[in-house]
Amino acid sequence: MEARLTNPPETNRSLPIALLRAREKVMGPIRTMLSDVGVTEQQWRVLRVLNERGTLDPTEIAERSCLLLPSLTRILQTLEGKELITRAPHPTDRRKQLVTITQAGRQLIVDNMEESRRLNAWLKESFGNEKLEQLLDLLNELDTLERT
Amino acid sequence: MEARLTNPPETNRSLPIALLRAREKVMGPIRTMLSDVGVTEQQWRVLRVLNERGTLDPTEIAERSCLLLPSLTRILQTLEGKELITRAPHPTDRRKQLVTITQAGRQLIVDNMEESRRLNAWLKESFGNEKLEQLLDLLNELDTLERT
DNA sequence: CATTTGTACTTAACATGTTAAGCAAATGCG
DNA sequence: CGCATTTGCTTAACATGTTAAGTACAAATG
Repeated sequence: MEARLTNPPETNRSLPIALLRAREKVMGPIRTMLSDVGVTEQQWRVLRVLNERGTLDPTEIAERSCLLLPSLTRILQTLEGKELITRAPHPTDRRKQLVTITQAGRQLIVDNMEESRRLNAWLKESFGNEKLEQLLDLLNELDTLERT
Repeated sequence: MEARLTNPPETNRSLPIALLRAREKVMGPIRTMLSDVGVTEQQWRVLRVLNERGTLDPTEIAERSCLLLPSLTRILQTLEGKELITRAPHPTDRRKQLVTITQAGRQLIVDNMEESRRLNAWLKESFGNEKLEQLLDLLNELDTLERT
């Protein structure tokens, strides 16, 4: 079993690729839903964060939506162009901005949240709620690892 | 780190984002390693598939390396330019190609496989081999789901 | 054999991922 | 205060993700 010193491990036991495939499985339907209303998966994440947390600065949006700042800069420009968010200067720190979701942005979330919940329900039913929770626990624990 | 404690549980319980974070955790060190030799994570995946399976056509490479064909087209052009692969016309079907890894490509894999194994060993040690296998099983099972 | 349909890429266009560099404002310090 | 450093965001450059359209060839059909 350990005679693989000259050959790399098979890709189906490769964690990076397994994570990629699982993510594609989960995100595929969501992307389809969102493309119908003209927003990407990342734009949707930003809008949801703003809807849940209220006005935020870009750095905090990036952290909460799991995006890097250069990507977020472009996304905020796009969302502003679509009038789904507004940007205002920070009152005391002129380096910062304050980003707020617009009414149209909130409406977009309302219009798609039901379908989003339906997809989540499908996942729970197909995969099993217990396994789903177990998977989330493992993923979250993995995320806490620190390389020594 | 206290920042984690301030995060709402909902982000930790979102499967797409949890998959994203876990993937970043695992891929970060690998990307660092690969950038030192001038190949990307995706190029590395293609080379490994070719090294494992031998000569393949682009469609099968795409399936096995989890890449879409348009991405793969560009990647193969890049890898050919770096002389890490060669492309030959299919003997009977002139629509197809046959892609083969070069000696330089194999050498690149050899040069990095030890470090790759070291990272995998770190993962097994930090996370636990049993949990790792359990996680892989769950991810692979998730990937088999079909939407009804 | 001619036409239609399908296959195997390829190209295009736009969005994001990723790293590095840039810039203005804020902060730390002598 | 004056200046180096840090912070917050932006831009740039290159690679990939994603969808749609295009092209050449093959296979199926009549």
